[in-house]
Amino acid sequence: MISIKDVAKAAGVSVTTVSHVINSTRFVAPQTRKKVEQAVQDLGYQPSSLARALKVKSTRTIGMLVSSSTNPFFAEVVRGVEEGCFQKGYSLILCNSGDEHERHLAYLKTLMQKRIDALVVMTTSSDKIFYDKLRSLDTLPKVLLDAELGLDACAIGDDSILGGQLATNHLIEAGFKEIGCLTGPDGHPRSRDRYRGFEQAMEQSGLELRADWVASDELSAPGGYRAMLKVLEADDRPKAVFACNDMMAIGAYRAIQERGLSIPDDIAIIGYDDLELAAYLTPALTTIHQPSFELGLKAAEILIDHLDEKADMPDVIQLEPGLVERESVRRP
Amino acid sequence: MISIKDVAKAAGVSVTTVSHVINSTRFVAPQTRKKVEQAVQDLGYQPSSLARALKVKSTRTIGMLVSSSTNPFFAEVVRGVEEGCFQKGYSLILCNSGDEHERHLAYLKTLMQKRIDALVVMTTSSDKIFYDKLRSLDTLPKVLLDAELGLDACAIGDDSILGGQLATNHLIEAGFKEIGCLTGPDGHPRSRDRYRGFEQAMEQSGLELRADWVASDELSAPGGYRAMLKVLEADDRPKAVFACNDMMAIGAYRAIQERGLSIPDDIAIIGYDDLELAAYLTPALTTIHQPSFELGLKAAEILIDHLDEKADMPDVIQLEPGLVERESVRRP
DNA sequence: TCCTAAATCGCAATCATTTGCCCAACCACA
DNA sequence: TGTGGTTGGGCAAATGATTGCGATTTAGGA
Repeated sequence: MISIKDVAKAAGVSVTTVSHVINSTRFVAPQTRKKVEQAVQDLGYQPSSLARALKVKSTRTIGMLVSSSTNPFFAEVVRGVEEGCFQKGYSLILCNSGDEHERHLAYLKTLMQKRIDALVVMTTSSDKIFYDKLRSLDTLPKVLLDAELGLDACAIGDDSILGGQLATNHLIEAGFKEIGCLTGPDGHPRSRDRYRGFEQAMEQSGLELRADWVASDELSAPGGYRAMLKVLEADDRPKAVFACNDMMAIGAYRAIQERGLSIPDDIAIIGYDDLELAAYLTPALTTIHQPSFELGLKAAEILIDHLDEKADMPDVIQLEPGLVERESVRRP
Repeated sequence: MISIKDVAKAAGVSVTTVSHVINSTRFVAPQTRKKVEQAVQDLGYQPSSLARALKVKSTRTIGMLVSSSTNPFFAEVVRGVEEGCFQKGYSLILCNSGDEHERHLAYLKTLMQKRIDALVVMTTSSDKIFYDKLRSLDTLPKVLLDAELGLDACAIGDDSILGGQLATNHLIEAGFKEIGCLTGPDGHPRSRDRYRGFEQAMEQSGLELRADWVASDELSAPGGYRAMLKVLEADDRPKAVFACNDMMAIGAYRAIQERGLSIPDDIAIIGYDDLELAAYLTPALTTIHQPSFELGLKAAEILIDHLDEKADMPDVIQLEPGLVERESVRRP
């Protein structure tokens, strides 16, 4: 690999000067500048971010810890983060933890060794040790996405309680009274909030909340399939169900249609996330929109503004969830 | 940030010794080792990968250039690459190019400056300048996924021609004679191969290939939707269609069902990729399985074996596509 | 008592940059 | 001929590791 010294030699100047023309960090006479630029061209020189980072103590890379980037919602968030990074000249190191304890810790360690400038975390787990470790990294700017609040880090997410209410109220306003819910695993803060919103909305309308009409499972298509099957076992079945995310809704579609039932005539269903996919299902999925891409983008921007402009980081940013009506719920 | 010097001082030894106990690269007396380990513990020392990389000329990170990690198929491949990296202690820098020329080049530059050890590329574009640049990086180990062969780099992918034949023959064996095809954009090598497979299979069976029954668009749900709409405009419509990937198939589902037609009774449909999702559609999608995760995993393994064990890289690896029958095609 | 080898560890150069400080040359002015 | 300011650019330390040579100590043998 050719270094700044080679360029200096080729241009007949000192490395100092080369450094200064590359970073335009002080005046250099036009002729010398030309010579240097020429040499850079000729040699195909690429400055080493490593050496630079060592000196300036900033790698211009941020790390991202995700449960599983394979979930379409997460994938869109990751894209947002990456977009934000790109725009500001940062790079993104992606880490899929699969929500495994060991991996969380292992990744955190290598990210620290790689001297990332900031961290964004989007995991569904609430692993105590991991969060303690996270907290102990007090100098590292970080934002938590889609996670528990209350850590001393910036948290960005939509108002899931509100979102849950929105979804449920939409069902209620459409005239449904017998409503079920498909929630995520117990530990997951988001789906818990959505479920709370569901409970509150039901209560406010004085509707009965039947335990055998709510089931919890993974926030995935298989999970939604299993959960829906469970509530379909009830003697009488609900006329509408709120799935805590779109992937679960897709699984639920399958379970319902497999039974020969029709959506929305036999069972209406509303999802959460508004994946791109949602509009292409049959029937098109009515759901709560979450600005996934913007969420990731925002996270990156906050972090980088903090790093580059010393802007201070907000404690928590709540995005507003919004209903998007399509075909999977209709006035009965 | 605390450095090796601090540890050395705290332990009362030289940095040399600290380095040696950390990397276990030469014998150190048990007592001294203890002291050092204690100091490392007490100070919470994390060696700087930067400084290390500068010296040993290896960052243990690989770069990945993707068109769009938001496409579920790509997302699964990315996960595979990331998994392979993790297992061998490498990190992954993820770059979404969106297939934009500028971004390709910009990313390539920063990846080089970050001194990645290897590169994996999975873009659908066939941008000449970009590929030239790629070729000029002759010392950088790289693998091309889902891409054109013929560059002097390792290429991994399934045998898409065979896959296309498989899909088409399945339709033919099921008794269909009037078959359409939804292909990707012209430049895309994979979907072109799949289409070739389609053509060959049709020809071998002496079936007519109707131009108004094939449409090309983006390899996404919206793309599939539009393409399907286009072939539905024909006076008589095909009885079966082969979609060049599952996302297109999903879009096609929508278009067909919107028309009030039934799958597979009015139109049978077969996809390509075998996304996790495919099994949860209604009807469940018959498709060609592509080992996405394994593909990414393989890419990482080849690269890392080459780096760590000096294993040499194969020119091309063809994975075998396989039919997976579900419900979207049935004997008419 | 010496000598030699084994056992343990340290010195200092090196990797590719950045940057505070200083220096040389030149010009203008008194 | 000094003096002083301006311009343009170089020296060398510092960043945090690794590693080729040695150096020092200790034990065992002659």
